[in-house]
Amino acid sequence: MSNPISNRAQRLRDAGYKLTNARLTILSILESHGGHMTSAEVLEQVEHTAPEIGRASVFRALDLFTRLSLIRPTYINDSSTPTYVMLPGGHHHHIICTNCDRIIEFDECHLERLEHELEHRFDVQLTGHLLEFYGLCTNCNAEQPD
Amino acid sequence: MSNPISNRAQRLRDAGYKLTNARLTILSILESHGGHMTSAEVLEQVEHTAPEIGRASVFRALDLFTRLSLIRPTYINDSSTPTYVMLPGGHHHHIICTNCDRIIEFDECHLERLEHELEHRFDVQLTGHLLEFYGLCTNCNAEQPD
DNA sequence: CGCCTTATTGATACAATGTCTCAAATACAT
DNA sequence: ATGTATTTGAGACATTGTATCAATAAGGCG
Repeated sequence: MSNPISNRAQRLRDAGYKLTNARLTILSILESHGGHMTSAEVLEQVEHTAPEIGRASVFRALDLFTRLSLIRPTYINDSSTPTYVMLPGGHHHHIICTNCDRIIEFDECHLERLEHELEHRFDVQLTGHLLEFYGLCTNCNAEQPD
Repeated sequence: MSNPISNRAQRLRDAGYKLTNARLTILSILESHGGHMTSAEVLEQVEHTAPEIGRASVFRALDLFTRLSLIRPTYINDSSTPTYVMLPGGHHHHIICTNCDRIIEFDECHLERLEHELEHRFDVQLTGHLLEFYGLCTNCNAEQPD
């Protein structure tokens, strides 16, 4: 038995990185939180659940996970810190209200064909994508009738 | 005659914001640069061409332009400062190499149908979108044969 | 055209966020 | 078990973004 290695941890190992306590803990925090998390929130969680892990390691892990397309930083309400989204299955899609910063997530994107086309056209190997729409949500739209 | 007001400046005015020197200068810097610019690069340009404009006003303008979907911050190589991309026609699409941070821009996204569908489904009014693919570019792909 | 109101600005001090360095620790291949 | 290269944690530091507030300027209106 002994803790089975998560899918994402396996991807870390496959890419040649060691499965250290710091990395696994941070990955686990991200996974258990599920959705959007700012770096400040990750830091805070780490502080609570594993204070022995240093500040630098948190940023290093977030950068690493980003390079591996496990997560992706995006800018939401606050321009001083990114919000990290999980990329399960390599992708993530949401709508951001540019007035109140509400997030609406949705699933389908129908981008498989475009993805393959791009891989051929530019000779690249794609591992994920993020699609963001911007606009006004129902409430904010109503408030600004003109 | 007297400087014609740019399309984007008009959008500022239409949204009820004043066309101040600071805003027009920063907008012009973004437009003349065309592509991707980090906040540090914008600050540097401002320092050169209009040092009377304060640091705070630069960040304020970038936030405002973002709210109006004129530009959009995204994290490319460095998670500590966003890179702002122009959203001409309300959208922007690129591929980011997660190894060397090279950017490949492309135009078509075929997302009009999805955009309309989302507007109906969630009762929102969308003004723009950003589509990012992540992966390895030709060079980096070759370097990591396995 | 010049006043008036209000949004906006610039300066500066401050807060928050991310990075660097390096010796110590640890994963993991053998 | 041992060896080795990767990774870590601490904390000083650098960079990036924000708050405050009196001074300024945009633009509507008479």
